[in-house]
Amino acid sequence: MEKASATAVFESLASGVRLDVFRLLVKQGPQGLVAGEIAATLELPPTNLSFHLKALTQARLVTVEQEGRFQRYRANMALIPELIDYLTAECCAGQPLQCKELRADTGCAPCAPTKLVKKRASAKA
Amino acid sequence: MEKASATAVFESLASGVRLDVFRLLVKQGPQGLVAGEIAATLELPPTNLSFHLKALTQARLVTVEQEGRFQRYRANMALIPELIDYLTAECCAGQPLQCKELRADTGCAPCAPTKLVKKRASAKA
DNA sequence: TCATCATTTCAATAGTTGTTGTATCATTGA
DNA sequence: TCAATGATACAACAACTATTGAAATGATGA
Repeated sequence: MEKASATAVFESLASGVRLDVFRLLVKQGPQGLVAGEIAATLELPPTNLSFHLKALTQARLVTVEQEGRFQRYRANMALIPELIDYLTAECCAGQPLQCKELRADTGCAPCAPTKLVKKRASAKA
Repeated sequence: MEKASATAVFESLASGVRLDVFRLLVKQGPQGLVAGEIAATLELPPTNLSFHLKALTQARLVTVEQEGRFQRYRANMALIPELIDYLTAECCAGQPLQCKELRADTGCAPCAPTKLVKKRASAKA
């Protein structure tokens, strides 16, 4: 992931409305929701929701698929580990012992630098 | 984690400058850096860096410790899994099969709803 | 075709954020 | 004590973001 993508993602989630939308879609799972359902659930005016959905889509945090005259939105979970990977790249300058200590109880990311996502072993060199 | 904390964290990382600062501190490990070193590394005017460090500190993404007349900053790695936990709470309404599918290859968070942080008790089934 | 519905685009406005220089505070060493 | 240095607080301004209503777009079914 590049810096521009990462900041786009964080910018997206920096808004309470977009955070609510994203979490609602995560909760909903692969089924997703159409825009009107999101608007109804979160009690947002359609224009406002559309504004935020556009930002989320551009940041690739959600995907959108047309379904007749509806737009179905889904959370893009795959982006999250990419993000963590970017955040913690080269952690502790690649010194596992220090790294372990620093990460303490994170319980999430393994300590190897930039190797959080198994399939994308190509990230760094 | 509460919504206000989560948005504060995302707001913090939404700025390119703060993202650079945080990643630099992650890279630096437990040793951290004093403000002047950060400013020199990233070539930022002190006032500007101070502004961003304040935001990062308030969001709890970094810790600060006085060291004589220096301020030493360190990345707070423990916050990251909390964040992931918040983002993916109740994912797929707690239905593991769907959830697995949606998460695809995230490789990071176990699927159990809102239990990502606890000492990785069930090291990835 | 037309009316209807779901959603987005546009334009205006209020509020917020980032950057900078100057001034200030706090710690150090003489 | 003083001067020097590291860092932050303040004020001003430019740039950006969020919200809203009205208008436009695009799909559907009669």
